[in-house]
Amino acid sequence: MATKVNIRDVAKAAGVSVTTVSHALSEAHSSRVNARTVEHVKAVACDLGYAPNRLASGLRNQRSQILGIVSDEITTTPFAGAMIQGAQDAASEHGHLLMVVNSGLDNELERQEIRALQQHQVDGIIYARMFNQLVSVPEELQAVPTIVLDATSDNPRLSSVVPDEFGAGESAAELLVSAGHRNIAMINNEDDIPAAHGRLAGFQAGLDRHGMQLPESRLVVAYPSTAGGREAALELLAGSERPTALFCFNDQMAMGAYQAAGHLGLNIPDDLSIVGVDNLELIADALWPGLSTMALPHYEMGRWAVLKLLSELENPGAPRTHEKIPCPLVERDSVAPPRN
Amino acid sequence: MATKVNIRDVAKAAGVSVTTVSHALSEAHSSRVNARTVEHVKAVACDLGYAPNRLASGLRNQRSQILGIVSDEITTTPFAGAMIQGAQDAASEHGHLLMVVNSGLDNELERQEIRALQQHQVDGIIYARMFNQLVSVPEELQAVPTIVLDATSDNPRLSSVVPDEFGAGESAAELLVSAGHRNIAMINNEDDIPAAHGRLAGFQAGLDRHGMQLPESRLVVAYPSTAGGREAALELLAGSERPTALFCFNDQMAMGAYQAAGHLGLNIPDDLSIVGVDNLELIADALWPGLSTMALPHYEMGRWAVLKLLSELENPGAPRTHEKIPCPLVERDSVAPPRN
DNA sequence: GTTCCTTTGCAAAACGTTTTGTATGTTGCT
DNA sequence: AGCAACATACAAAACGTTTTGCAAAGGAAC
Repeated sequence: MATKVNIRDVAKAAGVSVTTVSHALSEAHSSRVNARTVEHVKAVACDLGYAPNRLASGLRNQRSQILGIVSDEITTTPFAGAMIQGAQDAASEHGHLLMVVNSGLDNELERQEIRALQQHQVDGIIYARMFNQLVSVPEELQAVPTIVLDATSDNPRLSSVVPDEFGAGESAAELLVSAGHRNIAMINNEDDIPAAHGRLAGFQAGLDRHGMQLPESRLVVAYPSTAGGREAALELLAGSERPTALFCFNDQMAMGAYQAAGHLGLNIPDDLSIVGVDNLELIADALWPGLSTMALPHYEMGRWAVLKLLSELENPGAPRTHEKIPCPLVERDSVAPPRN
Repeated sequence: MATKVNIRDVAKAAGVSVTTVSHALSEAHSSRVNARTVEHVKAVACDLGYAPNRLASGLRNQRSQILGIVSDEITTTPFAGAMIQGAQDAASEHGHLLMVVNSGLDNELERQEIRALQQHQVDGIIYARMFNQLVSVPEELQAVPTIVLDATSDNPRLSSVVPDEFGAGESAAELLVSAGHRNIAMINNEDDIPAAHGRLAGFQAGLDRHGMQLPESRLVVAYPSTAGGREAALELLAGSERPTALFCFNDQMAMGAYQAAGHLGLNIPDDLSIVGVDNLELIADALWPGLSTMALPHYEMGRWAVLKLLSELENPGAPRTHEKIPCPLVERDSVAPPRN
């Protein structure tokens, strides 16, 4: 029981050569051996509990069946789990395993980890970030097929996948307008990042389609935390012509808006409707009432990245693509028609 | 540039045999070769950008330098990140890589993933759960050194690590009592799990040490969500003799207690002090005022699991141990002396 | 009865390491 | 000078696969 059974043991037990065993189990080459023999070999292999050593086959085939995923700050954000799960599911469906490595913000460490992955002969690497940004990937990645996940590379020869930030903003506008709101404000992230620009542009476009616009006085930017959202909301809600609906850059800021509303004695959603982005279950579900929010498609992006990587491995000439994945609305109870 | 350089190339370029190269680079065996030669070989290897193929050395050494970690529900909880990070940091410090696999609740899939890990010849496996529980590990794990993480195995021959639930309860009691509270209540998880029992017992012990106790009327159990905490808190705070401090099973329930307090017009911390467990940054930091809470040591548990696994690999006879890691208090602003 | 396929199976080489055992010189000692 | 002891380097085997090329056996066609 203790010692592992290898292909030679199977061959001996089945009374054939290792070649035959290999062919019999190989699916692709099983035509080279008699159907009866195939059955027999399979039975014996199963009996013995044979499992091929993928180190050996990887060595022989120059194909480890391992994908690396390098990410930053897996700890501080709850998004990592979904991305990894999506990647892992896709990998597993195609007989691959995932090696995860996260190096925080230490660049030198990151390169070291990447080299470690390469030593293990990973077939490809997914370079993941925890929020949509422009990155320049470490040069060691030039030696390996690479996909950029939740970021865009300055090197256009790397395929990448990001959330459709613009679409998220658009849908949020659509939701609020169609609920009847005419007096709408937005609390945006003060950072100069694609998510901030994209969501704002989409939101404006969505309003514009209904002949509305976002006056400057209705747009406040802040640090993207609960406290930031709270302060911004207090500012917006203090004015005389109080907005009846708020689109917040993310769920944490939306939570801050809830706090501001509570502080001012405003009822959500009757006095104030709120929409967030992220669909952080921990927050959106916990708020009272539940927060309607645009879900960031981390799971799907993880899947997409692996699928794309595998397809580029299969066919190295495949064109590189840059995908935007839609952010579906998750409706809870924070949006209602304006009081009137 | 495209093609990989192997040990043979280095040997050729350095004008020595592969044996010599191997020994020269091996640290342990470098005494078998002239110091000058070692330098020369190293220089040539570096020049050529040589990186050893760990598939090959794993095959030869019967040691892949890969650890597997199988977990459940990495998606739905934000704890996974910290555990994986801890495990990965420790692994990386010792020249190992981590293969992550998560199978949700699908048992059959889980076994399949474990077999996949075994085919890749992982040196050991960490069987992780997302909350402290009693598990019986899949039988395929008997073939591989295994550590149980954030759970206890029914098989005592498997080392395991869990949070010190009892200590967390105790510290919470200590904190509230020493702030001057005498009228304290607890909202516990209704589930029959070690965390619920441990935290309650520890809390009682902590009160007991100061000659206090937790009357039955001051203990409410509920579903461990924000809504559950909210309902429970409303119930506790409705009574005439209102408690001045609340110990909540976790941060989500604590958030519910905040909502209840807000609803009743109670000020935190002046009218009501609250302590949680988990230190979910996303919640504890976002609440207003910040929530003081006992941190669950996921990062440390992940580290411990890998370190222990490596030590058992090094020395297979090492005694199995069952570790409890302390839950440090993270102070924010939700605890104050009782009014008056 | 010879030739020529086809089917079925096997031996051997290769993937890139590590390690054991051995060969060659070199030094030190008597 | 002779011999042991040592320092240094190498050849070869092994880890467990996969695949190429070849051999043997069995039929079919002439």
